[in-house]
Amino acid sequence: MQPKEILKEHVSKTASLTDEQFDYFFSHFTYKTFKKGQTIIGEGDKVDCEYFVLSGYLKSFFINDDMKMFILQFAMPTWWASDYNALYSGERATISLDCITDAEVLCLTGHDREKLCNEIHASEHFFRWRTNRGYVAAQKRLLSFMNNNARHRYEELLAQYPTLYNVVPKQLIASYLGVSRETLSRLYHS
Amino acid sequence: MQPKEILKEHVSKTASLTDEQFDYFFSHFTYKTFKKGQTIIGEGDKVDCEYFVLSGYLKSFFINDDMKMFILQFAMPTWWASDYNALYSGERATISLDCITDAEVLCLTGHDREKLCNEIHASEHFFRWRTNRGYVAAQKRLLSFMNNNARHRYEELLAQYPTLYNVVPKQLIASYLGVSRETLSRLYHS
DNA sequence: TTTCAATTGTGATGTAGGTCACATAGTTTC
DNA sequence: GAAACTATGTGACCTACATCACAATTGAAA
Repeated sequence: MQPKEILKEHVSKTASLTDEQFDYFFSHFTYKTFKKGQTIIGEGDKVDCEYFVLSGYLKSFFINDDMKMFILQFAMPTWWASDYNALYSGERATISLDCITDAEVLCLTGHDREKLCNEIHASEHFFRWRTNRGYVAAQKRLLSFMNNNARHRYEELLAQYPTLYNVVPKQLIASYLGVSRETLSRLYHS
Repeated sequence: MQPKEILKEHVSKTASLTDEQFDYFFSHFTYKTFKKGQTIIGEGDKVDCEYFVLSGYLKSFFINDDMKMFILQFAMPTWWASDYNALYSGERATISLDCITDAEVLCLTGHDREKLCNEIHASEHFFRWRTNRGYVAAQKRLLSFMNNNARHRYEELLAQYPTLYNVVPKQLIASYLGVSRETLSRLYHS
């Protein structure tokens, strides 16, 4: 399937744009490819895009003072990723984004997103709903952190994204769950 | 200050509505008052409103199988609160909402929010930005959970919302931080 | 195929924070 | 103002998970 069709199918699930509107909408996106391990957003970068994943897996993550990594999100096809705090506030990136596998993405600048939201009411509707789902998901994950232990969170993650298990190194899954890789290893070997 | 002015000042920070548009916008809100301890949304309820706080403090929270409470959010004046998952999906409430102090709120039904978003582009813009900020805040809190210990999170919370310390029982602060009240007590007595 | 690096497994030990039990304040209620 | 709650403090002990050290395995490179 072509990038344009993938995005169109995705957007049309929450917003009704006419064909001409969608053509215009799509014209603001830039196609890019990245290799496994490549950095898309590095700490301290100026952030001016968000990324729609066409193929491959990305991760967005934070590195603390002890060089420990925490994964905020695995981004898979039809997911969006960026350092949204930096993108909206204009601050430098504290969240990094890189490629777990080779990946194809569509880039949209923050400027163009706002322009599209102004010009096409339906596109603002789309972005409102997208963020909405993200907000609800973040709240759920927060609750899961407070409520559940590591094993529970691990099972939850695999139930929700079975494909991750094969694609993503266990270390990264541990970083997502907020436990050490040793603990994760012990979890599923007992 | 009047409810209408409070909301107008709040909305105008992110969206430009004409006076007539705002009058129309405001006409969809219902003013309500609640007493300290009163439940606004209870577990299992049908959720059809979100609430804009004019005065007082609310808390949104989740109770797990062991009857342990986890606080998702303290809502203070000019904040919004609801069980957004339930409100958007139509499912029954899993998140409850009640009053820490006497409170005045403005209620907006989910139906009216969507109606307003359709009819007034600027109001969709407002709700997109509001949710945006919520999303970024939820992500930050998630990172803080993974990265910081209880003491650090406690200091972070007090630095951000100094007024909470006087208004909110320590038990609730513990529930927000995701620690036991005993642990919280030990934190600031040493 | 050999080599070197990255990933994963596993034991020993440390620690933050949980749980239980009970004491001590404060606050409503009658 | 006594009684009855509700919110807090504090000790003793427990548990999930972290950390460190090193072994084993897998994978990529040459």
